[in-house]
Amino acid sequence: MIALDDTDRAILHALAADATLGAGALGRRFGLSQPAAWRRVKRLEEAGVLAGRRLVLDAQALGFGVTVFLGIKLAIKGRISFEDFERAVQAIPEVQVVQHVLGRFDYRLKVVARDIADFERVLRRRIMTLPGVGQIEANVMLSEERRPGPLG
Amino acid sequence: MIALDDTDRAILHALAADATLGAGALGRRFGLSQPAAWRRVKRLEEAGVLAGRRLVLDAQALGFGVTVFLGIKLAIKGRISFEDFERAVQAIPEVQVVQHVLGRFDYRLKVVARDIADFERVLRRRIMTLPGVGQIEANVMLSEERRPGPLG
DNA sequence: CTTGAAAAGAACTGCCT
DNA sequence: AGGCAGTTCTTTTCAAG
Repeated sequence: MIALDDTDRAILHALAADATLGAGALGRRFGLSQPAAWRRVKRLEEAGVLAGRRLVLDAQALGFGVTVFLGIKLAIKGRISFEDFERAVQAIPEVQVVQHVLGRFDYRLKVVARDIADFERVLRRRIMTLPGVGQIEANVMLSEERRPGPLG
Repeated sequence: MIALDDTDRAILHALAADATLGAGALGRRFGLSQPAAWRRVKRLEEAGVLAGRRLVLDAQALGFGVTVFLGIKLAIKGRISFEDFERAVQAIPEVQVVQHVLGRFDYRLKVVARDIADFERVLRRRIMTLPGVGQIEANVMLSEERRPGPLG
């Protein structure tokens, strides 16, 4: 865990909005020289706070208009069940996120499909046939908004 | 909606793993010249498929060790209820993602907190006081894995 | 689609305050 | 910590085949 000052937070905030900003642009924005801004970004990367940069793909533009969140409860629990489930779920390309959780469910999956008919196919042929699956609950996503989150 | 060939998919796949790759590196990897790879990336951006690049922040390294998913059902429904809820939830910095969903819940929230005690504070003072909140269900995240997802 | 070239900018280094 | 100067690499945009 690293100590962040206001400038670090400002840099993270700016990068959270646009990860393509370089050290020069950041420096100009916050009154630092290019090397100074660069050193701060590098320090944040090395501290592990800035863990990387990920693509934002528009599923809609790719033809995947349906996003569904699934809560899954395993029928049988135990180390083997979790490992079997996790291995099998990785083979389903429509599953974008696998979250191991504690609570009423054991796993939460974010699944994309071309349309509802396509989602039904994925659900019946891929999800419901996963090893150890017990109860399944679905929430269809209407819209999503991301926020920067607390920064230290 | 745009037509993607195998090379486009390969580029998106490589960028999904590491969004910092430039046109030069992509070209070398897939047997294209640097300008050819650059034009493809630009085309994907202009088509809206490649919607941007986002930071990956390590909440753990920032001191936020607890991530909880909340399913929230509103007690009262209607246009005003949704607008009120969405406006109020935006003011909570610990809420990183707000998903409007269809199903047993109306909203799903991804919430980060420093620890369980901090989460209890957020839940009781911020979440449970949101306008119109009915039923709340929580799942504590143990681990998360992201996968590239289907690319066309 | 390619190559080549040129301009601009970004990344990185070393030294100094 | 920050700045300045300088080198090197990449990106971006040409022109031409």
